[in-house]
Amino acid sequence: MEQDEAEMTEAQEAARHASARTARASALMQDYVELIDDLLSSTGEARPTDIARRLGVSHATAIKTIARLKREGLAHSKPYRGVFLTAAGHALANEVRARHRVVVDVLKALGVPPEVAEIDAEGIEHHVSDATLAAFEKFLGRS
Amino acid sequence: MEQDEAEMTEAQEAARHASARTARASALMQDYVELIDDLLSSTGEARPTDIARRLGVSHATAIKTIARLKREGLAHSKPYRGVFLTAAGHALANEVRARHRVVVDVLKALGVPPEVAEIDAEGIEHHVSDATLAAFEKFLGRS
DNA sequence: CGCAAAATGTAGGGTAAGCTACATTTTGTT
DNA sequence: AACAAAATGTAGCTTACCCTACATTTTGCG
Ligand SMILES: [Mn+2]
Ligand SMILES: [Mn+2]
Ligand SMILES: [Mn+2]
Ligand SMILES: [Mn+2]
Repeated sequence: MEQDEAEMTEAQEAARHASARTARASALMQDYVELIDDLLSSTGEARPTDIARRLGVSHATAIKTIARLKREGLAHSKPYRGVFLTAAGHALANEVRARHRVVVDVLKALGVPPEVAEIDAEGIEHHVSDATLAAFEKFLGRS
Repeated sequence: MEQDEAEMTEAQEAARHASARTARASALMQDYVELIDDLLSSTGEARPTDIARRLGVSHATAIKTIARLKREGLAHSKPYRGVFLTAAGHALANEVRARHRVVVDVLKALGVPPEVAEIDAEGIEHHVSDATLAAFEKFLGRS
């Protein structure tokens, strides 16, 4: 019996790490759609150069990642014409933005300095499950 | 002046994403040293097969990552003889384990179900800065 | 001991994400 | 309109991390 439990724990541990790997793999897509949506809202256009600068990567890297966004049905664009989000991309951006805000607010509520909260949230947000998000919202009194 | 502020915000945003990328890059090393330290403590040896199984990856992948640990001065091993941690590796393992526990405890304190807390913490832990860790500890009343 | 099973290691391949360098197109300013 | 600057796109390279398949070594047992 302890053997079964030990095996379960081992499998659960493996599953935990697998979850973390999956979250890590989608983190980049999430940050891109959130940023593109921000740019579209605030300036009406999302240009590769601006995206690259805001993410701190080269424009070549941004263009390649945008190609992946398109492949995954989250964005579309014509050469030299800026990037736009599909309905799926826009929906994802909204989810991601909400999560980002809740994470920042929880960190600040726990006494983390605002600038630090922003920095840490940028990574943490991608690992917050729906259940944890719900708990966070409840904790913040927005249930 | 608003121009300067806008530029600063842009640079800060880029720095934020750069931080997240750095954390992502060291996440794997952290999980490995923590696990290796656990195995050494509990069973006296850390074999590639066990590491692989507990992480949910193939043993070939584990062996290659162990090679990286060695390259980075965190571990050492002789062929067919199991893996050991250097002083640096051991120190990192202790830091990482402490962080892991604090994150889990904070999540649980916020009402996240224990199993979910374990899953999410596996990813979140790598993005918790020292300042945030300190805030978490204070919040838990272990200041 | 000797052999089979388990563990370990190696080879080779795929995708993702980053970079620099260079080519092309568009934009903006005389 | 012409030219320079900016933006965009392409090519080619690197590193990380995952895999399967196969080779080798060690371990455990009859
Ligand atoms: Mn992020
Ligand atoms: Mn974000
Ligand atoms: Mn982890
Ligand atoms: Mn951990």
